[in-house]
Amino acid sequence: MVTKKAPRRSARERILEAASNLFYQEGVQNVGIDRIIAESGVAKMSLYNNFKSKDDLIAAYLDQRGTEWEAFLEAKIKNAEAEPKNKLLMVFDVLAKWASKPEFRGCAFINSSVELANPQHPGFQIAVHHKKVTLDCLKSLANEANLANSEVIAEQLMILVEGSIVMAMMQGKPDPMKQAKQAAKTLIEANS
Amino acid sequence: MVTKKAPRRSARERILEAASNLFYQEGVQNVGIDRIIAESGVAKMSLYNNFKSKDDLIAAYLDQRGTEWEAFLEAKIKNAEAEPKNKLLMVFDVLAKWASKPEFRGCAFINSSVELANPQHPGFQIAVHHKKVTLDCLKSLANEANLANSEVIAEQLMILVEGSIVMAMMQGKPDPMKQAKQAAKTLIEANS
DNA sequence: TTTTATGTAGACAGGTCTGTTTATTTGTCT
DNA sequence: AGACAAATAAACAGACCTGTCTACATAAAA
Repeated sequence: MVTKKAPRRSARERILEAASNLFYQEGVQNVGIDRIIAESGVAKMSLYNNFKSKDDLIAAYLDQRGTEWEAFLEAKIKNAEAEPKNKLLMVFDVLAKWASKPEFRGCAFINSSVELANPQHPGFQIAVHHKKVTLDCLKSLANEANLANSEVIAEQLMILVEGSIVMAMMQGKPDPMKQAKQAAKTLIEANS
Repeated sequence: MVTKKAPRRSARERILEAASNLFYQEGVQNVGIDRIIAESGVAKMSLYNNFKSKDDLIAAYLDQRGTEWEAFLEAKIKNAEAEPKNKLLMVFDVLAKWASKPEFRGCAFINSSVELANPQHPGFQIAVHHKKVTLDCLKSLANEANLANSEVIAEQLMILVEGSIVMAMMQGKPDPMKQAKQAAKTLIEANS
């Protein structure tokens, strides 16, 4: 029997996966390099050969999260078979499902921005970038739905998104997403 | 001339003031004990005589912030001379003014909860408590305004509050408060 | 087989952090 | 003046953190 050895994933991949879980779960400041190399089963030098510093790894972590999130958004919402208005509301269902998971700890971009504290930090800027992409997604959906003031509505919905994520994080419950969805419905109705 | 020596504020007060500024501005994890004692001009032992640990100081910082914020809310909104509905909208004017200040860095309670990461941490629980008090304030205002579903509306407005604070923090601009106020107006109208 | 790139293991330097200890000083009340 | 409480200064322990260094192992490509 020819057991093809499962091609061991590269050190970089394993580091990013471990970093992603640990950074999200406990915060970028609360997780040290040593934890990451232990979790990924990689030598410290492999980390520093792939990333020039911890800050660099943080930036890579956030960029990867952003890319994944945007692909998810594209597949789950933009390409969904639903009326444009309902696509906007589906966003809050997605959030509710996410916030129900035990590992939910809020938004990686918000959390990292808070922890880094410095808007000049590459990680902070990457976080801001992915927020902008998400907002643009809402804008295009609002436009597709032929809402009056589609840009303004999209920004209002974005506020509901951010607010419900933060509240769910602090309460440890997904309830705010329900309220946010209801509010979104009202805002959309008022502009139809 | 009898120059009455200005009664030097107690070590505790000076520590709390320095901690409050530094913790808010740079984050509770990014500021060390040494920074605080240097800024407050106090001996390290004075800090540890007044607070049993850094975590204890963080909790005291958050509790003080909460008390101040609630007094401010009481004075500026609850006791304002305005129609109940307008009081609810005034909240967003207050936020806009706050977010315009150069030292604005988001909400101390949200930020600290993110940094502490652990819901069991006393600071986290104090932060959650003060969020609840703020929400209760919105509920009483919504009730005073005779809104249908006043509780639900208050929760929706709270989401707008949290969302706009977070977005303003990340963008470094107070614009989201304007959008949030507009959304609040729509939500209130729809339930009048 | 030789070369080249990649990964491993572990020690280590240098810095920072929280919290403690000790000895001294200041100020207030009686 | 004397006593007691509060604050100061500075050194120190012990842990932890990032990043570097060196020497060795593995594996695929030339």
